[in-house]
Order: sequence, then C-alpha cells, then structure tokens
Amino acid sequence: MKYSKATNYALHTMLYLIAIAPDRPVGVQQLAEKQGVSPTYLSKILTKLVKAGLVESASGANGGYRVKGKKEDISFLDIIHALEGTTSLFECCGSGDERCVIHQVMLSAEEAMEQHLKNTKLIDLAK
Amino acid sequence: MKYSKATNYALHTMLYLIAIAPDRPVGVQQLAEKQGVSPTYLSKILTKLVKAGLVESASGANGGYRVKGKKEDISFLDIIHALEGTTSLFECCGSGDERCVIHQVMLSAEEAMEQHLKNTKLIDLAK
DNA sequence: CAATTACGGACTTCGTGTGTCTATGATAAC
DNA sequence: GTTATCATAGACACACGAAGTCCGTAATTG
Repeated sequence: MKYSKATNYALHTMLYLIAIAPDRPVGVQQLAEKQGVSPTYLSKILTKLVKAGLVESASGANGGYRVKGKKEDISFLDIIHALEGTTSLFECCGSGDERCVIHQVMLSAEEAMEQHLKNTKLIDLAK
Repeated sequence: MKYSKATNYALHTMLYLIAIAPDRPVGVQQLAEKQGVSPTYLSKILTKLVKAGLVESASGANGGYRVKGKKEDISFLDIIHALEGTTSLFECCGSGDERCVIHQVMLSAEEAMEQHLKNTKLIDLAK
C-alpha cells in the first residue's frame, strides 16, 4: 500500500510546469534532469498525463509539454487519478453493488482523503 | 496502490471476533471457513494481530483466538496498521525531516483518511 | 533532407503479495 | 505419559505489478 514513484514524479513535473513554465513547451529532457530520472521513463508518465487531458504535447523541434486548460483548476487528485487509476483502494466481498459494512467504512475513509486531495490545487504551491 | 487482501481478511476476522465471539477462544479453522480462506494463511494474519496486541492466542485443545483488551477501543486504523505497517503512503525526495511542499500535502491528506479510520470503531458495526 | 522531439511496444529486473507445505511447540483431555 | 488439538514459524513457489531500459516510428521545425 504505497503511492508509486511515478505518481511522485508526475506531481513534481506538474508543479514545475505550472509554476515555472511560460507559453513555450518544455522538453522531457529538461524535466527529467530536474528530478534525476531517465527521460524515457518520464515520457511514459507524461503520456498518461496527456491522455488524462492535463497536459498537451507538441512533437517536432521546439516541442514538448505544456499545461492544458486552466492551471488554477488542476488538483492533486486529478494527477493521482491519472497515474494510479480511479478504482477504489479497497476491494471486498466481490460484488460491487451490495457493499458490506466494512467496505462502506473503507470507502468513506478513502473519500475523506480524496476530498482533501481534490480541494488542494497545485497552483497553491506555486508561489 | 491497493489495500492488501490480508487487510480485508483481518478486518472481517476482527469484526467476527468482536461481534459473535463469547469468552471462548475461536479456532482458526472456524474463522477461515467463514471467509473461504485457507487456515494456514489466515493464521499468519492472525499472528500479526497478536503481535500488534489486538488479539490473544491460546495453544492446545480448545485453544484459538480471542479479542484482547477493550473491544470498544479497537478501531479500523489499529488493524490496518497491524497489517500494512505505519509508514507513510507517500515517499518523496528522500530525506524525511525536510519535507517538500508536495509531501506535506500528501501527508495531510493521508492523515484525513487515518482520522476517519481511527474514529470508526469496529464495535460500531457489530449490531 | 536532417535534426529534434514525442509516442509506442517489447523487454528485463526486482520486490511484494498471496498462498502452500511442513516441522515445531504448547496445552488440554484421556 | 500419551495423544489429539491448536498456534507458530520458516522455507518455498507463484503471480503480478512497479520501475526502468531499449529501440523503432511518427510528427514537426529549420
């Protein structure tokens, strides 16, 4: 039960893109150097963020990645869901519709965490 | 990023011990049948609960497992910590003392979930 | 065309969760 | 004391996913 390292990289990358990046797209090599990760690995993480609609990419020379949409709206939960998926952390007695009491408690606990992550926007940390 | 099945089994077992069990200890075979798990596997889970001080065990004939201490005090978090450990869900930039801003947000989100799990006692579900 | 950059699939490695099997130790009943 | 019952612990096997790497392809700029 751990958040993956990929989620960590994604959060740092997004924060960097939101805080520093101007209009120009940023290449993956530059992003990778900042965190000491290989560019090829980070590119797969960025592709997930693209598919989630959080960033947009531009191929070719002077290409790279740029935040898509309003920067103010991007929350921690958006990025975590893009990397970890949206399925529940707790799987129980099999059928999903009739949830046992334990399952209900676990779901509401998870929801408490998600609410916190949803209310915290990345731009709050970009001072 | 999932809770382990072992945590699921532990929660159901503890709920059963708290709700149904009288003073007599309950054998692992009986507990295993209720959930369709092998007794040998469930015994390792129960051993963790013993080491965490949540249940006590009795060897020999008519032995088994029994809830230790006050049943009213046992929370979801106690059991989860016994199975999953107490380390943070999110590991970041390496050093633990100087936490980056992202790390701080993740920790407080995790804490929101833990508070919920800490405040919910198992006996609340044993009607 | 050539250089740059993202995208995608295949692949390896490693750790951990999930179990099983078996031996050992403790206790109660006979 | 002997035997049956029960917990405990270690070794082992297996599957799956996380974490990367490598390489080929596609797109865009100059």
